[in-house]
Amino acid sequence: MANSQDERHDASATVGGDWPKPSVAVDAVVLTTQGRDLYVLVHRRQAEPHVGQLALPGVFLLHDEPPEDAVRRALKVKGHLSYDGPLQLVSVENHPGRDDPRGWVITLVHLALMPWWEVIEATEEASGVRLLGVTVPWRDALGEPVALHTLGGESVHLAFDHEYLIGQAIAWLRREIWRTPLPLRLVRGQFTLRQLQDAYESLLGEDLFRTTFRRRMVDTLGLIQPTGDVASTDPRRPDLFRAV
Amino acid sequence: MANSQDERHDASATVGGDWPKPSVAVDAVVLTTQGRDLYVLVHRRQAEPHVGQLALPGVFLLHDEPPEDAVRRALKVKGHLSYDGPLQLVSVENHPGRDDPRGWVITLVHLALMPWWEVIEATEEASGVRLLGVTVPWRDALGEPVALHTLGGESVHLAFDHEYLIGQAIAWLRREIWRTPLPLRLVRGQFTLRQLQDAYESLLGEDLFRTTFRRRMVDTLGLIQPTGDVASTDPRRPDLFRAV
DNA sequence: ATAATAGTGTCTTTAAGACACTATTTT
DNA sequence: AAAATAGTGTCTTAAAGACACTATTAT
Repeated sequence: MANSQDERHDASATVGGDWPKPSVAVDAVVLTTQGRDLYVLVHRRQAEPHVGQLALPGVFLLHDEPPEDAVRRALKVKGHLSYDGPLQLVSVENHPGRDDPRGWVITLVHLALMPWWEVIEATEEASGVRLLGVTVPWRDALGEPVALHTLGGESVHLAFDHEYLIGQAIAWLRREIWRTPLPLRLVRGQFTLRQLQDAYESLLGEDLFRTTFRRRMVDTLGLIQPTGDVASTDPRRPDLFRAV
Repeated sequence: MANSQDERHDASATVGGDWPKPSVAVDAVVLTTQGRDLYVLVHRRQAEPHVGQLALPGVFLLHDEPPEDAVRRALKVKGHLSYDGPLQLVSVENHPGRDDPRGWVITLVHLALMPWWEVIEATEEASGVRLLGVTVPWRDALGEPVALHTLGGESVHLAFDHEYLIGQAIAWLRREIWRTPLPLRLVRGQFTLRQLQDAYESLLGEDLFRTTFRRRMVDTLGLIQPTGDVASTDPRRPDLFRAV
């Protein structure tokens, strides 16, 4: 009887079969930081379900479309920004009852980090796109939902289970933060160590020791190097760094 | 025009829509060790495509079936063993042209580690199930295919891109090996440090320092503790340990 | 002058790398 | 006695944690 199930299953798995298949979606968690604050990009939905609610940019996969292409398409179409940086798959969400009336949906959750000014550009020229402040009400959890608020400070909720998906992305980032150069995407070009440390502290939700952070980034991990210049806008003339 | 694509997309995403969807499959990479050797569980396919070839146990998702349930079903149906231990999602494979004539298939690759004797039981009572020796021809790669051979030593190949999937699973395990208790699944019950170190070395494909390994497992990571007994079958009467 | 903070040096602690020595038991 | 190897102790090195001191500049 084990074999009968085997046969039935494989027999139905032919080209053009009409057996039930899940819809496969991608959602993009685009995080950005400003000082010590963490923000996520959302858009206002213009189609059912959950019309009018805020949600992460996401689309269903088109035929033979690689997931990463779909994520970039979602960012273009729903977030009004073109992103060609790295994308990190952080979670595959399935559990039925994900608050989605469109039936069986599997979501591939992707993470991208962008500098504040690049995201601001997109939100300024498109009305349905905005940033929400992120508060992480846990530490070291494997993935709990986060709390979101407008730039004005009012608490808001997203459609579907998207607050949970953001939690998954942040949990992944906190686990991997010292093994990935991804946070450097938040401070492109030249930057001071303080700016970079603020970005890391925003992602981690905790303070880092200044001297340890410098040693780790420059010596231990070797992710950045001084350019030789100093930031003339700052009274203390701190060293400027760049990636690699 | 961005919005038109948005609308068309969401409009088609209704229950019962007949737009193209991928088939979603799960494949199980079951690894086991014997001494310093690494083995993977495969079965001989009894249905198209690739009838008669060896392949990883895998099935397509049934309606609303969680991926982990599907993996356990694949192991039951194709591997003739019931596994209730942890399953680790290690990779989401998509790229078209995955040597699968059934069209657009996305595979969720899962990893499980089992003690040698438990796998042997399954292979002995089912004719289509067997173990293959694994040789990893790379180090620190993000995922290259592995080389496989029968217990007799002849080189063999698997259907689809399954040698690559095994490489993905091993690459994940090597990255995460000191941050997961998963390798302890290879030596359930009571075991000597040498047995456990052999298991770790099989997975890593490199030698570990005996004293460092003991310190790390017992003190630093605290994954195992001595039972107080010694193995009376071994001349040196080594200490016995158990997990946690 | 004072406050603020960047750069830098150093001491301590933790854990890994490397090695040596002893103990036990089979051959 | 010799071989093999488990248990254990110690020295060194790498990197993090913690702290202190100096330098610079706005106020």
